[in-house]
Amino acid sequence: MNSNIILKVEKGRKYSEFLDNNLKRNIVACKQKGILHDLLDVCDASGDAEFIEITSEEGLKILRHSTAHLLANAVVELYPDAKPNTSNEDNNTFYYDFDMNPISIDDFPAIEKKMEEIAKRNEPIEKMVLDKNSILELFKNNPYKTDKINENVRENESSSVYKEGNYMEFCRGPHVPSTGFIKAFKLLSISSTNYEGDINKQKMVRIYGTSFPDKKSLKEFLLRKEEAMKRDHRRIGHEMDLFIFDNERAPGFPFYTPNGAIIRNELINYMKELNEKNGWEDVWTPHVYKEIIWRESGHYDKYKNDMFLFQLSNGDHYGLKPMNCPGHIAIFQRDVHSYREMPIRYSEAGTVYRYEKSGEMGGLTRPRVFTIDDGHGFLRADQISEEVTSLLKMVPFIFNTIMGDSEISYDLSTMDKSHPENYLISYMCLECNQKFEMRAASDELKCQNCGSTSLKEDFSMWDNATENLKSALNNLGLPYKENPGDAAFYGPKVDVHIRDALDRLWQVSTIQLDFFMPINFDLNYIDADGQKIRPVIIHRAIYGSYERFIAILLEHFNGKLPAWLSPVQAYVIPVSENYSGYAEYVHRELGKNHIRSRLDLSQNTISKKIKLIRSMRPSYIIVVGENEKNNGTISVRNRSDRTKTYTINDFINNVDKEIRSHNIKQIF
RNA sequence: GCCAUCGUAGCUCAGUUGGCAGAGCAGCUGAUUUGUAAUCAGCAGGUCGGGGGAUCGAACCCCUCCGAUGGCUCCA
Repeated sequence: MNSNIILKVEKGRKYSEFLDNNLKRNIVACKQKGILHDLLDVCDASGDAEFIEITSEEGLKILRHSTAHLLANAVVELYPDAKPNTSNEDNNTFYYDFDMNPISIDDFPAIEKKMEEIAKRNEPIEKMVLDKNSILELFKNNPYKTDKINENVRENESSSVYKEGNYMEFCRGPHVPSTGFIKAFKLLSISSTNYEGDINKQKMVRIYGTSFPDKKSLKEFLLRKEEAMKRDHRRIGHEMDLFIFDNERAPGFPFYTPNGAIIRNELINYMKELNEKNGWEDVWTPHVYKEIIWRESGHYDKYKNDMFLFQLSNGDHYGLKPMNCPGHIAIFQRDVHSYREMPIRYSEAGTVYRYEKSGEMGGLTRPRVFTIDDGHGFLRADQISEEVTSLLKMVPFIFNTIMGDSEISYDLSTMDKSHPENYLISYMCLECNQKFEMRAASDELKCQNCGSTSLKEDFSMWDNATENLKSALNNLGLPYKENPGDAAFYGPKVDVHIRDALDRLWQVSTIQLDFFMPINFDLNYIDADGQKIRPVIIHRAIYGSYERFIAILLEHFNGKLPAWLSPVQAYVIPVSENYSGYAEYVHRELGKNHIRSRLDLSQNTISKKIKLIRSMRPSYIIVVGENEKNNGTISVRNRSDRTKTYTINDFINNVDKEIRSHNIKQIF
């Protein structure tokens, strides 16, 4: 997708001077030494420069950024009281926030028309470099812009302002050279937000839109969006009768119907198989615990408002588990462990309950109860690398098997050392030399032994854990992105994302190192010298949650799951009642051979039966009538609506192979 | 939790300025005996999300609670 062009540029000349007319049409900016420039900027050094094509990833981002400005330009022309705040672009779309009276999508045509008009004028988008005071003067009527200017520009420094006709924008750029580059855009939706995401601050109108270099790719994008809507797992789940929500009696809690339970169980069984192969032992832990365990683990402190906590009539406090680790830890604690037993790995399809706020729920992707393919490994420090490597090998194996060759990306989430208060870390007291662990804001920090406030942070555990994750990723040759500040409060982690058929990224697996839960629960094992040593805990989930993963699969496959996961693998329908007997025989034969079969003995015509059955997305629809009965065959219709005749045995053998090999391809 | 939109039969949805609650599909009964995306007819199905209010009169207007959707915030 990166079609950018490298050209030699000379210091003192404008970037645009190096482009011929042909190139000028498709080049929107220039990058030199990693810094993006407008085409009208003057080069400050001779050498190679990368000219950004409008169709490249960076080019599209610039186009969308400029389209957001075009939107703001149109909005202030139509609504002079509107005060633009900021824009952002991501994932094919952009948005712009305005302080203005609420509008609705009915107002979009007028705004789009105005944008169209400004685009047609082909206004140059000019950069002006001004000193801070002049910029503040320009935006004195817009408090959001003045905030931004004060945040980003130091006294006596200058910064850039872009001029587009009468419209001015405080912005770093770069931008497309003129509004004429903006040829295919559409406003998509509207929502409300608060200034700086703070609910106590000014309410804002957020307008979403998208922009493409040409009409054709815009149209394709809109079609894909529509397709994604049709593939919503809630809709498919309803059509295939997989799960329900009883909103009055259990909001946010999915119920699996018989069909849905089949998918869930197949996934659980498959994980069980892989866990066994990789040395993970199955355990089972309770769903309800006394509150004390959540205080020990530290979850209570941080998440008590998001937990289901309750009190019995005798005054005892209990809570539903929001995490499985304390349960696994309790099992680990049942006995003294030798260094020879390590690593000890417990896994469980562990169901957890979290009180998600009402507005945060959504189908199976964000329910209040979900089941994690959870695992906790208790390791010696010298076993970390090997264990992480073993898990990182499971990840592509599983997703490539289930979803076909999939694009998998890895993120390494590390701590942000400038905010130690967000993490549980070690401190050394400079007065009494006591080492202890805590998570606290700097003004609450004091030595647990002597009360001194002269403490030194010790990041060595974090650094060690992070290095282990990095080396495992590097050794397997997996490219990864580092996200400082995204670590869990107890340790760094690797998160895994997969891309689905509609080009969307989903977070699935997570592998987290934890040096602190062992401290909280005072865990240890006995080493060769008879000393007590702290183990390291590794938390892992490969699918993530079954609920979420089922949602991903349904949308990825449009409900047409691989046969091994299909609730209905064969749907048998007789041409008329006269062949019910043969249909029943076929159905029984399939069942005997562990193929999930259904039988339709209704009086509907065969066309109508197929019409109704299709929404169930069975792997195969089997039609039988006179011919089949006479020859002992079946007429099989696959998911691409092609039909083929098989003998019953042939079909069973082929489908059995398809199911057992977890094949994503059908037998024909 | 915040903002916006919404809640009518098992499902998908009509219901005009407030004036007798509708359709299609599914279900049941009967006729039809069907060859690959809807055969015909009949029957049944509802406290219009719950509660309160203004009105002669409310699915429709007002208040409130519950829930859903799209965003925001959050996501161990």
